Amino acid sequence: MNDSSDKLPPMKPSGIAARALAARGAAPATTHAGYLSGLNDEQRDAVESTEGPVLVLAGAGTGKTRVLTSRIAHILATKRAHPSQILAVTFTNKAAREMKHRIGHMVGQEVEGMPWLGTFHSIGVKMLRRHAELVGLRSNFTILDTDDQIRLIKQLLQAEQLDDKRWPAKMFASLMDGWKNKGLTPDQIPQGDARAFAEGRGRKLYQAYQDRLLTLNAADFGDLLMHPINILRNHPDLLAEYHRRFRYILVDEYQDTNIAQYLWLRLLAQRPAGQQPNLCCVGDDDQSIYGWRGAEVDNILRFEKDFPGAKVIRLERNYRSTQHILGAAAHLIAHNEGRLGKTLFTDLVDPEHDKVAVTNAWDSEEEARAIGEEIEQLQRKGHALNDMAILVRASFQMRGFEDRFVTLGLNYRVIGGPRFYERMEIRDALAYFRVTVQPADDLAFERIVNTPKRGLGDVAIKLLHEYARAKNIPLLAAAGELIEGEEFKPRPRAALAEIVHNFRRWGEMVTHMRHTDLAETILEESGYTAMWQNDRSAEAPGRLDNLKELIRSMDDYDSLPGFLEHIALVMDTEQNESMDAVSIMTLHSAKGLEFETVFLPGWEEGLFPHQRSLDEGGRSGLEEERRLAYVGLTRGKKRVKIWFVSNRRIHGLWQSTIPSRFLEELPEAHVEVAEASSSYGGYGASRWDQDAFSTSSYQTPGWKRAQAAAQAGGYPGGRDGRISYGENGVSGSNPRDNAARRADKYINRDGTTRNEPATGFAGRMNEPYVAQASRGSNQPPRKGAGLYSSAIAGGPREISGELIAKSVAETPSQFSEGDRVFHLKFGNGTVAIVDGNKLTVDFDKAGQKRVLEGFVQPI
DNA sequence: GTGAACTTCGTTTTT
DNA sequence: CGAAGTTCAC
Repeated sequence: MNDSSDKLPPMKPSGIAARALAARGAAPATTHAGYLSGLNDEQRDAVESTEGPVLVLAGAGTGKTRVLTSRIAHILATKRAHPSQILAVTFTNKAAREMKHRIGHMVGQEVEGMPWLGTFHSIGVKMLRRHAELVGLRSNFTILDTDDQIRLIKQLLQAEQLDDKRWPAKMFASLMDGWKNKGLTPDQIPQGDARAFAEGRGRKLYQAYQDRLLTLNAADFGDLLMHPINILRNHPDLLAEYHRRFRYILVDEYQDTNIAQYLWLRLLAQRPAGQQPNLCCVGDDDQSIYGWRGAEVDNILRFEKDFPGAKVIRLERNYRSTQHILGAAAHLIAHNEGRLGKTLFTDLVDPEHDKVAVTNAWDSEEEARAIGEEIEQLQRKGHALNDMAILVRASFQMRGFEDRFVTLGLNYRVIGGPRFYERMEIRDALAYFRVTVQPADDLAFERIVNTPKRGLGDVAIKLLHEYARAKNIPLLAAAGELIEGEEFKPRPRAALAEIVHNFRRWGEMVTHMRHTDLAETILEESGYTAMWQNDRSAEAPGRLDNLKELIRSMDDYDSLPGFLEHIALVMDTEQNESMDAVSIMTLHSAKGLEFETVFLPGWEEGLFPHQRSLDEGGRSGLEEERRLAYVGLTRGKKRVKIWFVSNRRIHGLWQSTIPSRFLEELPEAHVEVAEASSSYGGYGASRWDQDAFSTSSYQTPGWKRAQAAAQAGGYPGGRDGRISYGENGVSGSNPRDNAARRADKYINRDGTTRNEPATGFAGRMNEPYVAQASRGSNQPPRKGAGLYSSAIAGGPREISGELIAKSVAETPSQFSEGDRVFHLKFGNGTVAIVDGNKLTVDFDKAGQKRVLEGFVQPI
């Protein structure tokens, strides 16, 4: 358990990136040619196969980034190309930064000279600024953020007199996003899509939106790729120029590319017949988790067809995880179809290594307590908190952990969440700067005309709009003219006049004042700083800090316009990684990271796999969820601890839950089903514990709320968290005796077998797959109330060697068809179908429902 | 035009 | 249950 390699590295790493770097076994690369040493055969092959199309299938932890950076270093060192002749694209700024940094290390200096290493978007902007006039923009166009975008759409919808309840702006935004992800201009969208929104006005609105962007001299994120695609398509001379320029093209995370990105790449990688591009795409189809935002796994699956004769290199030697972790992950992901197929292996085999642990907790609070306890135990053994992470499926899960860690005084850090630039105060401040630099930036102007409150509401804005539209001038200019007239009442007119004059003054200062000072002046004189100073809310001080931080960060740029240009794309800021803290984040944001110990809570049906993925994505939705699970598992280096709870509060109501099907897909050989720490009282008592049953008020009338709240407050495990659950928690019965008893297997349409009826999961909208009976309680069922007291449900397995089969005794249900039963919420009914511990009951009044048998009594 | 009551709805997120 | 957005009375 406590193997020596667990000890802290001699040098204290400063951050996640640094740790990741060190951990990937990056050779010191002190000499300039050192980039080749320490590579395994496949990695070396990937680095040296510089000519022609190459697809590198890099499994988790196989040194993907290392290959990419070494390859670039190799191209440079062998003088195959100048830095400016290499196009290297990533998805995130972080990845781009890390690559720059590491190449710099290898080559011996910072690679300032790689102008075309960056994100799809930053490279798109670069191209677009060069040729902006070809699509009707000026090269100083603004990049809209999502807020601006929504506001603009709202205006358009209003102009169309559309009911914004029925046709929300956000819906149209995501629709348009989808089109742009596919590289479709308004005239190219399919007929069906065009009709989909607002009774056939989709296309027209899209066109109107694009027109409006042009007049605003603005582009949204989708345009940053759309426009370049159209430019390259329509201007062969330019395309040829880029073909000559980019002698080598590299793409990171190819499995995440969407259609637009694919089209863009394909244009750039196009070569005359008989020639092949020097294109290297690196990715892992098993880690494709962004299908929901337009990523096409198909791009990577199709690579060999797109580029006949492509060389495919598999990186399967894993340098990160123990054999148990890899074994579990491999077995799980094998349940997906349509993979390119890789099997990770490692030499890290040690009988001392922990198996992947699966543990059950009664409810989410106990889950947080138990994980907190485990973290403290590890900490006492000398493990750094920085080496531990909790990876959740959905961000609402984070809260429980945060609450728990606060009471424990355990340092934690939430990764993800609203990013710095997305915060309201930052966007407001930026809007002030934008208008200062570009008085025609209507969207920015609108954002802050009445922030802080100046008494300029809808009426005033509307007037401004009408005037501006009539004269075809920007809003600020319209304001400038209107304050001379009598259109406004005195008070709004004065307010408007002040803004107009302020912006004029600030605009003049841009040239002779230091930009950081000017920024401070603007926020000061506009009353924006004062607004937060007078705000008594808890967040206000933090917001002021953020504003300070914003101004401080402007120091890194040499002018206000320069700063704004950058901030639109590179808007993330570093987290303070100096303190030792447990990381809490979603599985999505964990991709690419690694930790000694990884906790994976919440493996329950409905949450993980998420019900919505199942409902909306069907089989492929499930497979993407499975890939997420795979990503989660493969983040762990030494220890992976999976948890699932029997009861979870969803939308404020306690619901009993069923273990994730992914648990059943784990191999027995690498996984152990752990008992929850004894201090939590072990597993539940008999399901028929009368007291427990009657106290778990599944249906609490409104008048009982206060009472319930009081009970909840006294619910064991408050501050201390070490209290056992008391009388209900003790029982002589073996926890597993209460396992779900599923006898029958069900055959899916695809021929695989499952232990659940397929209908339980598919086709049910907006309703997590939980026992009906358990819904409607605002109090957690007490432990021992006996739902899913077992560690894991299971039955005979089809795939051999999978988890649990042996650990659960098969007990037939005590009910059979035709039995009369009573249910607290639904009343009396007749059992129609018995499915293990799940019953389908025809209730006399409530109709047919599926319930867990623990919730009904025989009558 | 603004704050307070009321309704709605509930993944994942980068740029 | 709680956040976010919306409506409604001053």
